[in-house]
Amino acid sequence: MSPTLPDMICFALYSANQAMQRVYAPLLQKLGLTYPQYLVMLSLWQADGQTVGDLGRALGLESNTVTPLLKRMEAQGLVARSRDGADERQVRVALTDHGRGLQDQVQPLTACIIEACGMPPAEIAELRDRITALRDRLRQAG
Amino acid sequence: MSPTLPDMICFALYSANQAMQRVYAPLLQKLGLTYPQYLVMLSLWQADGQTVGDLGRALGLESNTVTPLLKRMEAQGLVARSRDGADERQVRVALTDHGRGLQDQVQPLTACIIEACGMPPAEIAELRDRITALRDRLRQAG
DNA sequence: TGGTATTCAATCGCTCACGATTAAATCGCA
DNA sequence: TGCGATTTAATCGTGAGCGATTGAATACCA
Repeated sequence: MSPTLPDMICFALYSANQAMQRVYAPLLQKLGLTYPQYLVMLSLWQADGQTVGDLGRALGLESNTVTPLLKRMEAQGLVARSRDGADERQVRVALTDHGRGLQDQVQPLTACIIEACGMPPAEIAELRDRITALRDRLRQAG
Repeated sequence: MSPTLPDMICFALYSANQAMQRVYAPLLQKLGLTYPQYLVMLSLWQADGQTVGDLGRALGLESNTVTPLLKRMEAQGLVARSRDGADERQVRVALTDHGRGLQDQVQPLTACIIEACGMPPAEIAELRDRITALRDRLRQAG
């Protein structure tokens, strides 16, 4: 007997991530962002001018995913990409005024998500920490 | 200030799911399965002959994702698809002998994953339940 | 200094996910 | 009985994610 789908933590993560993205998607769409684009923006609002590699490390993605993602974001006027002067191998990603301006508009999102989670913020934070700890163990195993 | 990427439970889910799939992928590849295909197989091993709609509900996916997925699985000889005689709208998905036979080969996987999680099974189960509860609340909110 | 190794981003091909739409079968009800 | 509403898969186009590879810039070192 193989285990049941609902019994598996891999499916719990798969379907919870799915559900989370489905809550975010319609809210982000109003700002013209997809979910992965939102994650990139979060990272850039934190530290503007990161390289493609920096962003990849922050998101856990390789250039084969990040580069096309950033190209679409550049086409939408969210970021600008340019080779680093000191090291021409690296590409720096800078927020445009529009991209920077979106930060104010995502402010109300946080409350929506907390509401959707249906549990007190402290409990969310505790669950987040345990999920993060699991992730780090899985990364180490890989 | 927008919150930091590591502070957000959405990113915890995103990156933990990513890490889990990355542990599974090389193991499943030896069996000729992708991760979503593995989830389909788990569901079919549990109940053979489900319809496309049944599988979609089990996985939380629509036919626009499930149909091509099943077509690829059919091309690989894992399943057979056929219209239901009593209701021609529905398509029933049956395991082939090969597909059924794979169940034995995934047996050792469970131990690998528990190992990779780096925590006792009881703790995994508890975390799984909390993630599942979060997912169900998010689904209700959407 | 010259030549090799490494780093970094990009490209290609494939799978998956999803919004929107379509076509066919079935249902329900006047 | 027949016709409109609903259900069910399938299709299409786009964005992500990833294994494998490539090409250019830099680092390293004999």
